[in-house]
Amino acid sequence: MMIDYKKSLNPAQLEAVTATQGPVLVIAGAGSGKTRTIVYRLAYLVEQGVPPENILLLTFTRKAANQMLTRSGELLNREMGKVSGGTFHGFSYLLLKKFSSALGFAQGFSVMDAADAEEVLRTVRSELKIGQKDKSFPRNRTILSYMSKARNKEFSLQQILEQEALHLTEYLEDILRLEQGYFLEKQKLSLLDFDDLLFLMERLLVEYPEVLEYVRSVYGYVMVDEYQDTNLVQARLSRLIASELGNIMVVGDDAQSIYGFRGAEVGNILEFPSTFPGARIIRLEQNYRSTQPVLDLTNCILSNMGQKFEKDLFSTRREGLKPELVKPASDMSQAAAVLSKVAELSLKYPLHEIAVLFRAAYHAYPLEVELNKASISYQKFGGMKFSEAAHIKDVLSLMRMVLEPADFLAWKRGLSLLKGIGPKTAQRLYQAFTLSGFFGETDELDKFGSKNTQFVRLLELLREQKKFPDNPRAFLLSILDFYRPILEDKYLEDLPRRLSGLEQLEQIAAGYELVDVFLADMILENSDPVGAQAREDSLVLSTIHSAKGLEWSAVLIIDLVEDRFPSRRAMLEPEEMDEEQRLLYVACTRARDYLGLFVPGSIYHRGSGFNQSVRPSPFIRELDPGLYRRHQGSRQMLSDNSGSGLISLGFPSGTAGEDFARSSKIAPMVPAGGLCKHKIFGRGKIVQAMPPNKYKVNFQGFGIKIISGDYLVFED
DNA sequence: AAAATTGACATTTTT
DNA sequence: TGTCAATTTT
Repeated sequence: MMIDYKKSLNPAQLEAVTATQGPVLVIAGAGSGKTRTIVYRLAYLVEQGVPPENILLLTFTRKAANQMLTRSGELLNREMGKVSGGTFHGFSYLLLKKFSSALGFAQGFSVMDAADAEEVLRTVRSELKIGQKDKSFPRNRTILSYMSKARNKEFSLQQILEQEALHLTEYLEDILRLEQGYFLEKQKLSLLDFDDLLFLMERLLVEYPEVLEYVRSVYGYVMVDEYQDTNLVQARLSRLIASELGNIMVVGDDAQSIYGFRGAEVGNILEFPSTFPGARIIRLEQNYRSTQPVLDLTNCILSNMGQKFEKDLFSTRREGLKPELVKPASDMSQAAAVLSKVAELSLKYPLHEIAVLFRAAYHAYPLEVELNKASISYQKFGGMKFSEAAHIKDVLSLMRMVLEPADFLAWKRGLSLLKGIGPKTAQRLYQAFTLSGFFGETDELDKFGSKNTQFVRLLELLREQKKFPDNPRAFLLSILDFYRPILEDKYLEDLPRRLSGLEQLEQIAAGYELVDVFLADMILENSDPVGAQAREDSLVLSTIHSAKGLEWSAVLIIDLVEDRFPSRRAMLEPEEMDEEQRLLYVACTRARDYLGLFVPGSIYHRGSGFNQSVRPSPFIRELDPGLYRRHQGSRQMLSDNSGSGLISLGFPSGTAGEDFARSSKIAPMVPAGGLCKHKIFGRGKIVQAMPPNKYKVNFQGFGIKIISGDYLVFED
């Protein structure tokens, strides 16, 4: 059965789908059916007789790639699994593996994640004795992040430090020595970090013309999604793979470029037409996602920023409510307000159609506390990655010891799990293994084993596993048998959470056929096939970066205040401010029907232990007030300055507060941060007492339903 | 040398 | 809050 493309697509989409020859640039505004276009194009190509394996689809996340392959598979009523795809990093990894010996890796190479890189740098640093006992010497992860930034932007480390961290230039010499040492150490141990994958890939294609020819002959059709977020190497790789005249389509939206911090170059998309002469430019401007009132607001944000490509989004959905502006008194009451809004929305939409978005992962903490209290299930995206949790890394290291026996970091980590083995012994043993061909017998190992039975068991286990490279789940399970007691000993505080993490890992492993593919995916992607199908009954919490490309019926954005959104750092740099604004644009354009903007009046500050009053985000202040409606609050909130009266608190007996209550039944008080100078009547319950003058309280009264968890500080 | 303890500190965003 | 590095103890 042929697909009726004309009927399913608008003219611009149709043009993009059928323009299969030569370079094509698609400027796809938010919600303009970008994914749909790519999906139909994949189907169209296959229908035209292009074998799926000759199509290369480069996307930002594996999740996005899978989604597109599945959907086009449904369209064609056949398996699309053979389309090659993934991230630039993932694709590079596969190709580099294939040619690793040509590149001089006799034993292959291993890929490091951020934590591994820190470990390597830590070793280098202590060997070189740099920055010891100097409290103001930057942390390893800080140094690594600047090193990575330098490589992504293709500047020298010195230039980056001068631009972004002038205060660190006093350590310049030491930092440069560390950079050199890190480089050598990676070489010595055959390790590649994420950035190396891309640069080495480029080297492979440039220095080995036959490889380039091979790649070009295999991938006759190339598509790159989210092109506005590619960096310089990625653009060069695109050109290398497709060649200037090749069949390449890139899709992107310069208004949604939000990875500048990682070296993304909006220039790539702006200059595509000159890099690929004769490129066709197609614009998708009709918005199918949001209602007109939501679109009016996002267009207003758009008009506040310098646009390069002209865009004028219009919606097919005229009806709908204006976005809502909600101003809770504090971040605690914001959490309560979000909860009640979610309760209201959940009458209309399933929970997984509602998303709460934020600038940084930790902004969601107070909300998470409240959600847990109310036992509302949620799923969080962004922030700490699953595969970076210590216990997951432990297990993966044990597995890598078998699959990548030359992987020093895996051995070091794996061996260090055993009692009595630390960094030094681990290194000594690793060397013994290298000499013995990894699993052979040697005197040294036997001698050590006689003192350490745990070690012998591990070795036996690993020797067995070597024979079963094709059952990741079974492999994992037997590793887990060994690891579980160690885990229980090591992390006895939050054991349940970690155990469930391991169960999740087991499910992920079950989805793979080969152990090495499983391991590679775990390092390279936020590969969560389990979490990918958003759980039906869960509210979605996500960083805006992780929300890219997704959409929900209702979107709530929290913490729209200065220093958080935009982040404090960004306020100093005009360029970064632009990126923050695009970030807000991305966030708002995720919404189909309801858009809620939450602007708390104060934020709890860990350092001081107080709530600090904050100004609304400048992006909110410059919005035309006609574009949103103010939330009709149910009366004054407690911590508003206007309240007046006295409060009598119900103290639980036996607490320090009881004494306090006895001595003064009616207390003059200010809520945390000293916002409120007036006295207020009400009823409350102490949740947590921090005598003599600070109490965490649940309030009830005065039209306030509940403000839980607000701090009170009693004046003397 | 390894393990346990203390103290300090810093918080974007991701492959 | 959790993490990292320097410390003391075993």
